[in-house]
Amino acid sequence: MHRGGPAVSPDVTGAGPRLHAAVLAWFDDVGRDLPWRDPDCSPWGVYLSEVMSQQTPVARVLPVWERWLERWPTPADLAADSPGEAVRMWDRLGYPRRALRLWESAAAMVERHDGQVPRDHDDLLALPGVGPYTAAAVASFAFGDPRTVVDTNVRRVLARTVSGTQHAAPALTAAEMRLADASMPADRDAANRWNAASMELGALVCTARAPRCDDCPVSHLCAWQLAGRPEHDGPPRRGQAWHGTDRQVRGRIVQLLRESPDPVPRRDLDGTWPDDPTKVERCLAGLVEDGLVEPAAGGYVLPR
DNA sequence: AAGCCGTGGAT
DNA sequence: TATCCAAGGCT
Repeated sequence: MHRGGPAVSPDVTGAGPRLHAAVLAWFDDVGRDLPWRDPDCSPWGVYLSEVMSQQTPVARVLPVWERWLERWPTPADLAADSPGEAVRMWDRLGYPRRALRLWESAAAMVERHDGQVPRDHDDLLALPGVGPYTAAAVASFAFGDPRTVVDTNVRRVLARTVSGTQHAAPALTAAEMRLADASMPADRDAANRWNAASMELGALVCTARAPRCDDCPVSHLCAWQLAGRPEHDGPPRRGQAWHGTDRQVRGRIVQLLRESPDPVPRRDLDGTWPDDPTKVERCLAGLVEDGLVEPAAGGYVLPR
């Protein structure tokens, strides 16, 4: 947490301890008993939960996580199966390339880390599909190494409580990273709990759309609250288009292959976007390029 | 370093 | 119905 750079804000030093105490107490009280928070959960279980939760709500992750751990209790079990089965078991969590990278990372654990989830932060970061968030989260939650975990929840909680703005910046900035580092409790155990607790506060109370400030344990010291909860001021935040995009068509193609035990004939894929066969062709080529789909006798399949 | 990459619930 | 948004990562 002491990474150099200028002091972030006088408020952090002043409100920090009170912020920590209130959020940690709240977390002990109402934090969810998610199975990967069980002290007996394996690092592999924590690792799976973090990758599955990238851009996917916890409620949808839970049943898939249970099935994965039952079928593949260790990285070696997954690596011994086919990547296509990983994509199939991924079901509808979205962004199926994450399943592919999970399989690749399991293979890397077998090759380089004796079949274990690596404890070292840099080793974690080197795994496919693992970026700054996931590496820090696994280090902290699976191994008690208090790296600064910065996800969309933490960013929003700090933007409001400390910076006094409704939303965090569109993309993670260096200033935000410094703020998150400076906001970490000094005590190792408290830091690890803070990582989970600040995420949980953002997920349950300090939400993006309709924050439940009446139920917030730190509303009394929240800079945004004290400023009268000013509306976002700046360029409009842009959502991503969906209808008619390659993403939509790619999703339909992969869904068909997931649900079929046999190769899916090329002509059946045209139904995923009847208006424009060239779009289907382009998306299919992209999926093959990405390793999510393979040509086979009689059509296309998930990678074997 | 913006834009791409799925899916479905909530409002 | 349309829009927002969810424990990001990669190029």
